[in-house]
Amino acid sequence: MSIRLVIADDQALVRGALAALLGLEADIEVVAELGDGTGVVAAVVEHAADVAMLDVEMPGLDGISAAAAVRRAAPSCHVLMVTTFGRPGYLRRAMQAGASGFVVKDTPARQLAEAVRRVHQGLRVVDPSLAAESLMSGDSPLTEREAEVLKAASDGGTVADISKAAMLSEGTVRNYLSAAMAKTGGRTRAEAVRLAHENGWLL
Amino acid sequence: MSIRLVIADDQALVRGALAALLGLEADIEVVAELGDGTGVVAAVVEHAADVAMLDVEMPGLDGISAAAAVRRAAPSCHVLMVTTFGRPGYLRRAMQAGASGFVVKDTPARQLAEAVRRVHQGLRVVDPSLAAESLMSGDSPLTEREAEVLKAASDGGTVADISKAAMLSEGTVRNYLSAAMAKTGGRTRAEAVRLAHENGWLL
DNA sequence: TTGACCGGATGACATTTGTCATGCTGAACC
DNA sequence: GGTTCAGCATGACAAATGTCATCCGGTCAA
Repeated sequence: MSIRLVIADDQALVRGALAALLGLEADIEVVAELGDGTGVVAAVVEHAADVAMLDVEMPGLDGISAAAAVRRAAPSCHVLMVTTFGRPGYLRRAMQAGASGFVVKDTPARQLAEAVRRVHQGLRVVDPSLAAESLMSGDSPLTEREAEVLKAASDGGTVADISKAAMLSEGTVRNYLSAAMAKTGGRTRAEAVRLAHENGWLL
Repeated sequence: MSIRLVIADDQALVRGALAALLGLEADIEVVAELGDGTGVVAAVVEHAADVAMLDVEMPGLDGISAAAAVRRAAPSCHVLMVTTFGRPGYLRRAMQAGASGFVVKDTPARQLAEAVRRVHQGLRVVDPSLAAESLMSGDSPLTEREAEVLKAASDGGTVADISKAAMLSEGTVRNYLSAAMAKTGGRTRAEAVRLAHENGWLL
């Protein structure tokens, strides 16, 4: 009885490579490939998938939200997150969302297949290089509003734009940005955005 | 006589997928795979490569600089640029650096092989979806110094930091940033950085 | 109950940033 | 030659940003 696998990744080439590599394994069967997060739950249900392999960064529904949705809709399907960059914060968030495993994309093919098998068995799989970093950086120090405002600032808009979008006074927005800057260690809002993003505190 | 191909891409999975897909073609032989741009010229010379397939965004030496270096050191080797995102500005810059072709990564495998063949024959290959955009956005409107200062600002430092790094007065730095904001259409320096980056005007 | 504490929210104030007018150099073009 | 224009460079000034003290409502422990 082979493992029924659903793969979602927005880069077609990577998706194809993953499907091809894992499809070669005798005990793994790729039953669906998706280019974004929106159809993941439907595909998992339709194909009675055992494992869903999801990219963190995807258009539509992001991988972490998709992971949570899959766990809710199909508890028997385990989730393995795959990502390009090892943003430490993502790991913890993914685990909290119900993911069983977390690996970076350039893991050797053999180990990827092994990760799929372990996840299928209900074991947890974490890329060792990420685990150490994750413990270092820990949880996001940002409060909900701080993260929200910082995210709204990430496309470079002015305080006026952000305050309108978030229904807050400009002073409040400045204060949140100030707090976010202090917590990230950045000296400007742009630096704070970059640092928070690198730590996976935004999504 | 098969086409001798060198592949350079920092994402191991993509690199492997490209090598595997193109290696299947009867008339293409992958003679070297690199994870960054620094060793490209040496690899091209050593293996007497006919075509070099380079990612634009790589650690070490970026793809466009690497393309120029290859053309200088081995004029008989044609360069095919491959990129994840279709930043319009990259296309023109790559062509000016001597590249013969430019395609996005999720082009179907069959077309990638065809692109390699065309480039090998000395023909030019441009992803059609990019060509239109490229003509729209045209050349970078930024002057050398403007781009330099904007790039220095891209990690979120203050004007004081930038002025020290660029050996300019703070007023001058502000002026360049102001000009860059006007030319990109951004209302803050952060937005200008983002827009310039999206257009491929920074590298 | 009280007090301590945290997250949310706000306005006043100093600092930084963005805009503008100006001067300078060198290349291109009558 | 002279003139025109683009890019480089700078400082003065107005506008936006970042900092700070403060207040409010809820939660948790003593």
